[in-house]
Amino acid sequence: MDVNGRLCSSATQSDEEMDLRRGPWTVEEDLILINYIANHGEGRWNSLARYAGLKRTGKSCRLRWLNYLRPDVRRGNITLEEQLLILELHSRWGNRWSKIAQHLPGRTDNEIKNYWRTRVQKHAKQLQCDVNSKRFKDTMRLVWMPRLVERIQAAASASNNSSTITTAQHNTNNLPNNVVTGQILPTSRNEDFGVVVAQDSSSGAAAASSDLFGTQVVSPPVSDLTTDYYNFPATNCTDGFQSGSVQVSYADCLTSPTGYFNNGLDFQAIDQQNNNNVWLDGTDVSENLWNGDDIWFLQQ
DNA sequence: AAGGGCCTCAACCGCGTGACT
DNA sequence: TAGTCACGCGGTTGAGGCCCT
Repeated sequence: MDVNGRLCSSATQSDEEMDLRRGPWTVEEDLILINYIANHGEGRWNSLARYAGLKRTGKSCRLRWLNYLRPDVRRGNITLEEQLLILELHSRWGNRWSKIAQHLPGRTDNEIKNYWRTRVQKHAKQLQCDVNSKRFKDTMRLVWMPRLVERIQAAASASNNSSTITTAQHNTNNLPNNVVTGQILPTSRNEDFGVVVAQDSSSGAAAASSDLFGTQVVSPPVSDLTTDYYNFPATNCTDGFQSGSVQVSYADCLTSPTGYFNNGLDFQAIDQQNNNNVWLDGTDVSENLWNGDDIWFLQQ
């Protein structure tokens, strides 16, 4: 049993004896921790907690620092690009949250894990299939991820030509035989929602869009796509990412992990009902849209 | 306005592993 | 080699906020 286990094995007694605090951190505690680390650095968390005068376990201090107080922690919604990367990396590594987090600068394993559980697993449940099942993984890989790509490209188009509403074109070259792109989304939806640019040309603000499953997301400028998240140094791409140069293009990165995505991949876009995800009749379009298509796919 | 249900996410827990003695 | 300590990871929990009725 390790130190934590030992603490836990007599947690009540130890906590009472040492007057250890649990639960949410106060501002004062945060400041103490920040100041202590600023002066002494990280590490040796148990002694750090003791010397800093925090009535917390070292474990608690470490978690608070790494997941919340660290200056480079990236706050805010998971972007479309990050969603895609999470799906992609999870398909390869499973629940290796810390490993996945290493490829999402500023995101913590805890945050990614929470995202997966609250968003992805929820939809697996709605589809009545296990999140680890082949069916769900196929749906993710062949339906959801292409849609994300498509939406990201739509956002890119929007930023490049913000006054134009573009209709994305199919590229069926590398699709499996059993996937018919024309059926991924019913035509009527395409006609109605084609690729609807979420970004307002006059505002220059980040595009507000729904995430993969319809949750509202504020996407960063599209430049993030090829500069931040896929700008892996070659040495960091030893596990499958193709990185012939330091600057890895988005499409290039999509090519290698599953071998599925290809350059120029361009599916029909899904809706970008940018403000409230409300379909024309007032129902929640995102849930219906995804579930309908996903059910369709699962039936194939 | 109230309350009940749902969702999110910060925090905790248990366990595995590596370093050190 | 065994015991101890420290750290990190993945799973789980629960408080609080939000939404719907």
